[in-house]
Amino acid sequence: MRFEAVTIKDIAKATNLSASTVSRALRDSSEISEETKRVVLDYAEKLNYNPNPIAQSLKERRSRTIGVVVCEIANSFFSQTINGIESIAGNNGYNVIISQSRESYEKELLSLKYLTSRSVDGLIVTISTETKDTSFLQDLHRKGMPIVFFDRIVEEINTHKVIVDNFNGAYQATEHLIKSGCKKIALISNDPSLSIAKDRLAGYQSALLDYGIGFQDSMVRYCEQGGMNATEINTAMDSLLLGKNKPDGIFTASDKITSHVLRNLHEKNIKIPEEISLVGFSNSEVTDLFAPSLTVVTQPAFEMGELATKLLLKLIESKRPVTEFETTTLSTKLLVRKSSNFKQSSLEPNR
Amino acid sequence: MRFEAVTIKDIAKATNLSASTVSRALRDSSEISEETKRVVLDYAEKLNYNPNPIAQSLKERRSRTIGVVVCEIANSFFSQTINGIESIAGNNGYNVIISQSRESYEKELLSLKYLTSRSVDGLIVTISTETKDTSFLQDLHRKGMPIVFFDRIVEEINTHKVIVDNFNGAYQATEHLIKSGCKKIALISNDPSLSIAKDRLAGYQSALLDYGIGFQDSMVRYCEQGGMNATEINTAMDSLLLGKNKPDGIFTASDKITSHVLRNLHEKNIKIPEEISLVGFSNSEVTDLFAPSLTVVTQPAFEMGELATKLLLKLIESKRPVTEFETTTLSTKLLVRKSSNFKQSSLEPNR
DNA sequence: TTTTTTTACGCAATCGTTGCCGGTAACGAT
DNA sequence: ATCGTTACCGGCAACGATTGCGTAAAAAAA
Repeated sequence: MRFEAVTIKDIAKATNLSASTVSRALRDSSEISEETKRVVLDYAEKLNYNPNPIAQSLKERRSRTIGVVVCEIANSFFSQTINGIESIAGNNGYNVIISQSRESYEKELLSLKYLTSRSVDGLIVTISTETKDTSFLQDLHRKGMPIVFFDRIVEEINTHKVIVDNFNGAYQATEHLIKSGCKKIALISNDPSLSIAKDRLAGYQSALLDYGIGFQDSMVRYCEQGGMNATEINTAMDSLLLGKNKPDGIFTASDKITSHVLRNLHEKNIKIPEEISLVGFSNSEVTDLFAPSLTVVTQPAFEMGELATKLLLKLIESKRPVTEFETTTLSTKLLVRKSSNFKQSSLEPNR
Repeated sequence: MRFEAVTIKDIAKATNLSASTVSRALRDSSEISEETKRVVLDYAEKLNYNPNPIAQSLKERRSRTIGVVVCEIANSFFSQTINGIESIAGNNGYNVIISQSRESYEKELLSLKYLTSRSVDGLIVTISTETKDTSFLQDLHRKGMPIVFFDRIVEEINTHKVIVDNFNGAYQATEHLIKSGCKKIALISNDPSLSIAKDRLAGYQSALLDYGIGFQDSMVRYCEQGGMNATEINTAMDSLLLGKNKPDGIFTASDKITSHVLRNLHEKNIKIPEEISLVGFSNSEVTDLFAPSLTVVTQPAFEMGELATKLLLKLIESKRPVTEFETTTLSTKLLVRKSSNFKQSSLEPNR
């Protein structure tokens, strides 16, 4: 069964006008008499006429649609970002198509191909943890497809980017653990090829150094699949806890990793923060309800989505090729709760 | 800057053929010689040709797009459903546009108008808690727009529906509380106009009756905004706990409500389950990490999304108007954890 | 060789909308 | 009476892909 809509031709026939006149009347052109406009508008109203956006898209060679590629909708950070994207897009008459990579390079590529074949006017992308080869994105960019990256950006591609200050977020989290009395702080992070993983690692290292704690490679674990499966994280935890250098603090660098690590600690009956303190990146809205309530680094996800969309719309609607691009860096926020054993500390960085 | 794609005409010009021949060659028509097909396909491959779906949509009068209206993406239940929807839709070459009502009738109406004006081929809808007037949906349905409801269905509209057995889910939750020793069990639910709220209330009542506990209206609170703001729930909790009949068990009927209630109990320093047991509907994947770990009723959200999409595609692709509709009811699952004080119980229903 | 059939392709229309050009009245100016 | 303006509106073409119909050329049948 097909849903039949009213077209300009229907109105033209009914009002004994030509299609072009009806079109102009509907668009309130000055070439049409008030009289005719009224007739057309009344009739359009009565028949509940809506212009066919598909025909408009074909004519105008644009779809008023932007494509979004994220790793997973069911992740608070991304769903909050999408909310931000949709809010700006909606206000500007743009449509949003969301696609998920589920941290798979292959699915990401499929998503991108799908979206571009659907004639999106632009893309908002955060790459998967598996993605090493960005040549497809580079091709798209070279051919003039407007792209804005957020969160996991592609450094090689020169376009607008929206990120948070991952270095400082990680620095603050690590510093917080140190000030909470931790001496042996582990990092569990995403694949180090990701921009965010690099920055967070750097922040972690920097804090350790500033406070005179040496950085040890053995205290770091990378999750190549970004914590999509628990096994990967459990393995990391096992090797970390069974080592001779059992950590007294863990900094987890993503939403998924954070909750998996907490679950792992529960299973091992390890007391938090007495035995091990835990601080992690997370945008989940219920981390305050966790046992124990989690100290987290949160990102302004909604704002990131808004900003990315504004930048993308600027690219799309620009008359001439844009050559000046900006990277916007927002701030993270450290929410101190009970998973870290924080007391007033006199520790200061010795730099 | 516009992204220029290769069209059939480009191929036609380059191969010295007509557009129709190229089109037929690409679609592997038998009217075209193998020789010509090879030339065309090779060239299309080289230029990375993709048919313009907008032009196709205009011609075929279908957009291969389905619209989804949910209350909120950032809700685990809905994001899981969306995953199910996208998986089936993607496999069938369909596009998904997601829209959020944020539990507002007005936004829901806007979403629906937007989606239909974007020429979606069909809709998957769960209505907002505010929605009392479904005439717009009824109009759409009457005009032949394929619609499938899930979760919060519209009873008046005769079409495919996918729900869970809300009655039994609520019954089991309540029964579980009773068997955990609770005598005064409160219900905090969505607006009673919602189908799911009605069914869950009925299940709750039925369990109380079966176990010889009288149903009292004073033990029930409805959240008109579906828990979108904490205030509403905090008010409900205050009035519930300050009453003379302070509950020893609470059954919460939605994801959002469940976590807000837990937060409220934390703030009041009420021990769970010692003072009050808590069981709630929730599809969050981290309720096992809560303090205490939550006993929850979960729904097969992913499967619901898959099923709803399969049904919708059947409607869309049916040649003749469909008049036989089905309502599929899946089962909920009760996950017993520590927020309810469950021990082996000898209680049996006296019916 | 002539006629019929088959093969292989082009033309033109279509989907709904809109930009461009052109045309026709009406009216004031010359 | 003629010309130029202005106000209004219609026709055509195009966006890209598809398809019914027509037809030239080649192949097969007579």
